This record gives sequence, structure tokens and C-alpha cells, in this order.
Amino acid sequence: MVKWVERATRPRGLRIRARREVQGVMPNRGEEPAYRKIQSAILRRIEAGQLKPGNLVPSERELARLHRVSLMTARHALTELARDGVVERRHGAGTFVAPPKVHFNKLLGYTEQMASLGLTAHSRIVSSGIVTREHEIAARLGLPPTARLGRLERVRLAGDDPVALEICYWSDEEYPTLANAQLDKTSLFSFLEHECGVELAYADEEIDATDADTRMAELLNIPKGTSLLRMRQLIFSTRGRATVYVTGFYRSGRHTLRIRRFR
Amino acid sequence: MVKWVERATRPRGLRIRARREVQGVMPNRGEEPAYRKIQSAILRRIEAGQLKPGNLVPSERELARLHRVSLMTARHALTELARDGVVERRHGAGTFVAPPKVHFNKLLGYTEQMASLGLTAHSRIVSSGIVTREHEIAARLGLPPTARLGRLERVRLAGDDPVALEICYWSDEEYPTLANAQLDKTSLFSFLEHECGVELAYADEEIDATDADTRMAELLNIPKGTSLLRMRQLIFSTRGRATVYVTGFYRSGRHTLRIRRFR
DNA sequence: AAGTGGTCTAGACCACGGC
DNA sequence: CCGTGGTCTAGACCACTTC
Repeated sequence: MVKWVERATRPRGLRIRARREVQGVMPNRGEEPAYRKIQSAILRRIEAGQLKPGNLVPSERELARLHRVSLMTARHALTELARDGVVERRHGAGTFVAPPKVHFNKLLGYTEQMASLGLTAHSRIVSSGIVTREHEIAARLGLPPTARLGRLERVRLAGDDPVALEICYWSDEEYPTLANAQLDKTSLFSFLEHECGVELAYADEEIDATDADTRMAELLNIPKGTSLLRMRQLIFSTRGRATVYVTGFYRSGRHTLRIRRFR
Repeated sequence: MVKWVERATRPRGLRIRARREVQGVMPNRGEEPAYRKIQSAILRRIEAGQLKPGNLVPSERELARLHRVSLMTARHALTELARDGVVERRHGAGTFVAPPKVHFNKLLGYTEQMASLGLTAHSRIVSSGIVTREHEIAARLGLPPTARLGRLERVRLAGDDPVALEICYWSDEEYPTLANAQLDKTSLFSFLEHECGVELAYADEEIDATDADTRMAELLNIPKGTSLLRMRQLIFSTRGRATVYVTGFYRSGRHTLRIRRFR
């Protein structure tokens, strides 16, 4: 097969030259691609604060020279960084570090939301156990109707005030350790991601308003009939598997969902 | 040394050939780029139903041959289509038409939402006019505190049932024609986009739950205190200008917001 | 005019997938 | 094995911005 390669399509003289050039063509056997190395180098300089938003990134030609690659390779590196929003390219002017991203529509657990506000989340577990009769939820999780589901019901606190009731469901077969996790102390998301090896990807959510029934009113310490924001989330892993189903009821006035929608 | 390299790489005879080839290098002076033509051709075949989701798209090499371009150009066309989610590329296997995209987090007006469900939207204008005392809303629209704001209050109907109350605000100075538009018959979004030459881009939204006060209860024909989903949208144009501010109150049980959030 | 990104060539070898 | 996409070369000309 090496022979086959050597039986190249060029006349002798050119072929030798071609072979020589090939020495420089892909010096990366099994290594990280050259364009990724360039990207990493730029990203490192950005993270180190050496390149700040608005600053000029080295041009394609300069990167090609610095990293000893062809223009197309340097270009590939910058094009991808631009696609990812790390840099902005302006025709005729140059490539610039993009302003820092504001994350919209980011899926965060309650613990994480509080942390992002500089607060510590507190929870009180109301009930936990295994259920087998939640056919509709089992179906949403892609499980047979009578599958064993772990179920956890927590009241979320801001200070000492109860502000939300969250009930989550998961496949007990797939995540048996979750039933015994200290979820009054740990975040469900971080347990899944760090202890169960699941990477969460996104959630499809249904949002509407309801009012508190007797039980919720008691748990949240509000009058019965008070309006609540209800969010039902079906959370998917990076492998596209429905992993957790969460229903949350949030006290009005204590919780606002912020999202961005695009035309 | 540089000279030597140049001579070595491009001896005279080759240079002339190279010049000739240049005639064919960019035969597109001022025209649409070749890679876009390839993309259009593929998109046309998809829209015509000639290529269906899952079908194999011609390979890079085949496209290069068919459109008489180099491999890199054909590749560029496919790479961009993949980035846009039109096709999926599988290393070693080929390029396939991607399954149709479900649009999440899409900004739609009420009229458009109804249309997407195959229904016709009806509205009843409750009030309309100019206000000058909505300082906070003026500020959100990036206007001076006492700017003249157009204001329109509409009840949205499903069949004969009132299901939502929507109040929108805009700069009367910028969009004076909006005040006299037949907005009981036309969609606000389509009026802005087709009559005012504004391209809408996205909306930042705040979503929570409240309950109906006396006036809302009357307008929506529901008991006072009924819980409502409240959505406040600040809608931006493609030029990044805040264009319209909308507050909507949606009857619980008659309206569910569906979104997707990412980790 | 100099420098930048955008398009493009005519190939090369490699890694992967399916028969 | 053979075809596919992924990486890469060593350049070219064009269109645009900035000076």
C-alpha cells in the first residue's frame, strides 16, 4: 500500500519535489491538529488577560508565519473562533477579540442560580422515595409506564423563607445512587454531573401559571390560591437521553425567569 | 534566499501555466461566490423535496467535479451548510440532509403563534393613544423619561374567549404611523417589519406569575385574583435598538410557554 | 499603498466507515 | 478495499479598510 501511494500521479521530477513538500504537509501524526493549537494559543492569551476584548488578534498571515503553517490553516483557526463568538472578523480591518458573552437561556439548577447571585442555596427535603405509578412522567423520560422512578420533593429557601417547591423524577434503574444522595446539601445537577458521569445538555421547558393548592400553600407558607409560576423541565443529557424531569412551583414576586428569544 | 525559494517553487514555465490557470481561479468577478452557488443548488434540491432528511448529499469530490471547483471550495460549501444545521457530516460515511429543525425560543407575535397552530388570531383594541409619563418604560426603550410613547392595549381572543391582555409601547417619534395602524386587523410584528422597515432580531423577556386585578378580571372575563402568566418583552431590532416594549398577561390553562435552555 | 480578510486552486496524506 | 470527510500546503487574486 505504501507502494500504491508512491505510484503517484506525477512525473518523476515533480514527484520528488512533492514528496519533499509532504514532509511539511502534516507534521502532526496523531497529534492535535495545527489549527487547534493556534486556537488554544489565542484562547490562552485571552484568558490570561493578555488579549482583551476589542484588541487586535494577529492576522492570518502573521499566525501562519508564527506557527509555520499555511494561510488556509491559520484562516481555519480564526474562522472557527469567529463562529464560536470568541473573535470578530472585519473585512479589510482585522480580527478582534469579541466582547465577553452574556449567557442567555442558560440551564441552571437552583443551587447554581443562587450561587450566581452570590447567595447560598438552602433546601428542605419534603419527601423522597420510589414511585411506579407516574406513567406520564415515565413516558416523558422514555421509560416503560411502570418503571421505577426516583422521586424527590424539596422546598427551596431564600434565607428562611420558602420560595419554591421542586419535585424531580429520574430512572431509579439508571441512577440508583441518587436516591441516597444528600440532596439537601448537594445540588442535583452537580451530583449527576460529578457522581453519575452524566453530562447535561439542555432542557425543554413548559412554563405557565397556576395557583397554590392546600398542600403547596402549607409548604410555601402562603395563602391557598396564591398564583405560582410553574416550570416543568425535561432535562436531556449530551447523548440525547431524557435524564431528569423536574416540576417547579415558584412564588410570584420571588422569582422571575429571564430568557431571550430570537426571531 | 527568498528569491531562491521563489524560483525553486515556481520556475518560469510553471509560472505561465499558473497565470493561465488564474483565468479559471476566480471566474466570479462580482458574481456570487462559487461555494454559495453550490449551497443554493443543494438547498434548492432539499426544498424541492428531491433530497429528503437522511439522504446522502453529493460528496466533496463529486460536488467539486460537478461544479468544476476545487475540493476546498466544495468543502467550504458543505462545512457551512453543516454549521447552519442543514446537513450533517459523518467522517468516513458521507454528508446527509439533516432532519428538519424544530425552532425553539422563537420570537413570535400572537398572530403568528395562532397561525402556526392553523388558527386565526382575533383581537379587540381596549385602548390606544399617546402617553408621556411612563418613565421606566421610556428608559427601557432607550428614550428620555418623558418621551412620547405610543400605547396600545389589546385583548387577545381564542374563538370568542378572551385569553390574554397585551399592552405595547413604542416611540411615537420613531414610528408615528403605528398609532393609526389597524392593529385590530394587522399583526404588530408584520406592521413593523413590512410598513416601518424594521427588522426585529430578538427579545429579552421577564416571566413571572401574578393575579388578575379588577380591571383585568373584567377584560378577560375571569374571577379577580385568578393567576396569570406575565411576560414582559423588550424587543430589539437587528440594529440593536430597543423598539417595542410589550407586557402580556395570559390566562392560566390557556397558554403555555415552551422554551429550551442550554447548559 | 499597505495590510486585512474572503474566495479559490490543485493537489497531498490521514483517519474513519461500510462492504 | 474504497470512498468519505478532516487536515494541510503554497501559493493566487479580489474586496475592503485605513492611512
